[in-house]
Amino acid sequence: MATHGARGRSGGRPTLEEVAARAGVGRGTVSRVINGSPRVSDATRAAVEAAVAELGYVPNTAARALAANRTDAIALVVPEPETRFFAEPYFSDMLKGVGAALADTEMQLLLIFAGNERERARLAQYLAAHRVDGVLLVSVHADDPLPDLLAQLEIPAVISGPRSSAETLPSVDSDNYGGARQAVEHLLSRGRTRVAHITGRLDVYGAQRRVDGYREAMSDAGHGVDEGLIEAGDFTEEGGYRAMVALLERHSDIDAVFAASDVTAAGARRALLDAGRRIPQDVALVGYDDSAIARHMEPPLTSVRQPIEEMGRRMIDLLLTEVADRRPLASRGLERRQMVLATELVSRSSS
Amino acid sequence: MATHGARGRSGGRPTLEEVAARAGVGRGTVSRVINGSPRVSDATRAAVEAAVAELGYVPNTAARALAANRTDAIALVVPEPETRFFAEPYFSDMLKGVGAALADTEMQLLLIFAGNERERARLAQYLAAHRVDGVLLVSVHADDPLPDLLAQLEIPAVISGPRSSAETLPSVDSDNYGGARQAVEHLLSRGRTRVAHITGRLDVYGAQRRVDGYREAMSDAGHGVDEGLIEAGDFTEEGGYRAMVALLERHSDIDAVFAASDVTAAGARRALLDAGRRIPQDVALVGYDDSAIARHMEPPLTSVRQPIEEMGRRMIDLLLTEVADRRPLASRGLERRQMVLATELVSRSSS
DNA sequence: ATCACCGGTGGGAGCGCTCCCACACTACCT
DNA sequence: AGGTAGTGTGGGAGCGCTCCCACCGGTGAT
Repeated sequence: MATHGARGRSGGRPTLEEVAARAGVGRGTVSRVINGSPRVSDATRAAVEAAVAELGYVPNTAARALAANRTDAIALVVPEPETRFFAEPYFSDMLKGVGAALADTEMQLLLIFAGNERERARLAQYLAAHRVDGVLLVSVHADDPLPDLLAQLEIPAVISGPRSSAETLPSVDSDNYGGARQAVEHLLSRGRTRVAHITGRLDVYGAQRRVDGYREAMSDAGHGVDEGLIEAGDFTEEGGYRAMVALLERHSDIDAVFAASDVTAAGARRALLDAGRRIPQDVALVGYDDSAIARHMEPPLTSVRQPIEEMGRRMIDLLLTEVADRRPLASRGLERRQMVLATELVSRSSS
Repeated sequence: MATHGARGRSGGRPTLEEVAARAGVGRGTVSRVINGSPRVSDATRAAVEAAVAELGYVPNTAARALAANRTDAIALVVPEPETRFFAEPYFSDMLKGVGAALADTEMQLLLIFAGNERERARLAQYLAAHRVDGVLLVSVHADDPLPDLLAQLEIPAVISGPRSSAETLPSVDSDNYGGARQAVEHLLSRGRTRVAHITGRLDVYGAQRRVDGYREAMSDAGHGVDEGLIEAGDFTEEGGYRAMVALLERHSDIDAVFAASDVTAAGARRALLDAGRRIPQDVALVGYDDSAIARHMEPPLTSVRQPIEEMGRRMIDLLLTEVADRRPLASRGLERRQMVLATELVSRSSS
């Protein structure tokens, strides 16, 4: 495993040609074996595989990419907006799923940041150069031009979190609507009646769906939907704080809060404590994401967990199918290309 | 910016050849312009640049890689041990620095997971195929064979956190020794005298340095070093809990704890509360990393912040120099290739 | 016996670039 | 006048692969 046998001249890595010579076959045959073509006799295949092993042959990706016009690479594009988006477990968990799914393939993963204009211009170049076979899009805003660019360049892409109910790209999402319902129903089942909701950024489709879930859970339970119990947040702690202050001002009888994210819940918590409310005795609190913050909050925060790792895996599956089909847009069967994964309520002492 | 001018036949992307034809020059000249060679007259350069702009030419990376035998890509290898290592802000912050530094270059970033044996084998293949020009190594254990493999393959690499004081690879690290001193001196300056230390995994060099810092800060302050005040942890919450329990058992008069990580501090906190100690009234607590946990802990945790984003940036600088020099190992000047960055104490109410 | 066919194979062409040698053409020295 | 650099340029060779056409020999149908 350490030193290899004979090499080409000058210590370079062995080439297809050398493997062919060693195995006593032609270049084409070795190529067929390497690529798993069925049109090779068993004897020949064995000979070639032996030669490959002896020489420690590893295909040259650049040559392959050039000849075959594919790159065997996909890009994960991180818009990474203003904030340190991916300090969130959301990102790392997804990466874990992506990594796991990718481990089964020959694909490599490129991480591309598209936070500012400069990076976006660079990304556009990348894509124009078709340096990747497919693209994974995470946390894309409704008005982002990226998806259109990808469509135009005919590069397969999968989006996590559709931009709207009319999303045209294949997508993987968790059940925001259902997750919100779970949270609210949980609070109601604990005897709470005045349940408020602090939303996420409403230009994010998933945040809207959570509001929908909140609304319908409330009305289905026979509580009318009091619009005054809904206050817009923006997924930040500061936003959560402000929203909670506003809510308490309007309705001092709130006995439960469903926040659209754990960070938002952290802000709400501060506002509640500042107002002298106890959690959960006076006001129960539920967050969303089940991030590290939730576990370490005082009291530990009940939260809705999304199967993010699973989402990452599914995104890769979808994307690889897409890449294999090479029918980026026109492809039929979009019905099966939008998946929604179930969420799970993690109950802790804040509710 | 939308549609391009004339293209090659069949709608493919324009090639060097086509740009050359358009500009009325030879292939070589276009190549020179693209690569910023000075051996081109101003007039010719302008003509070529115009042609490039008109055609929307973007170099084909695969062809370039094949011809020039370089990839313009570097890999960030994530050992990702047992735990979700990179859910820590450590990882994301570093990534941010890496991304920022990379944005100024043509290099692309590959993310490679090497968590299990299968992934490591795949990584070895990658490296053997020289699919990257350089490697960024984060959180490598002392006995990891990866650095040796890289040295053998003569692939430039930079490591974050040297494996020992005799580290041979270029490295970027924060001042673990100094950071620990800061923490301990801070506690002592607050009038604490019985300062305990819960260590990190002692097979991690940085953890050892923190112990050194603790020891010397204590003895420099005239307190002897009571080995009974040091208890081994492993960077986990559970380890922190156990260590704290052990410490309290030995010394009930402990009035301060310096934990080797925030997560460890979280464990220690639980143990302290379980034992009926108040933070900070009875026992002051200081962590390390200044992660999200620190801010959201109750009470908020004083912690030592490492300039991780900066570290990411420096690692890239170092690596690119290394790659440019193409003198991976033998290169002189290792003195200047190991950098240590200062830490900063973030004081909160836990101390 | 003749022919079409097919599994299996070898190897030419060519992917788009960089490298480098050769060739102007211009100074500038003897 | 002949040499000798030096600057700018064109284009051949070749990087290591995949694609595909040609070919070989063995079957089964005619």
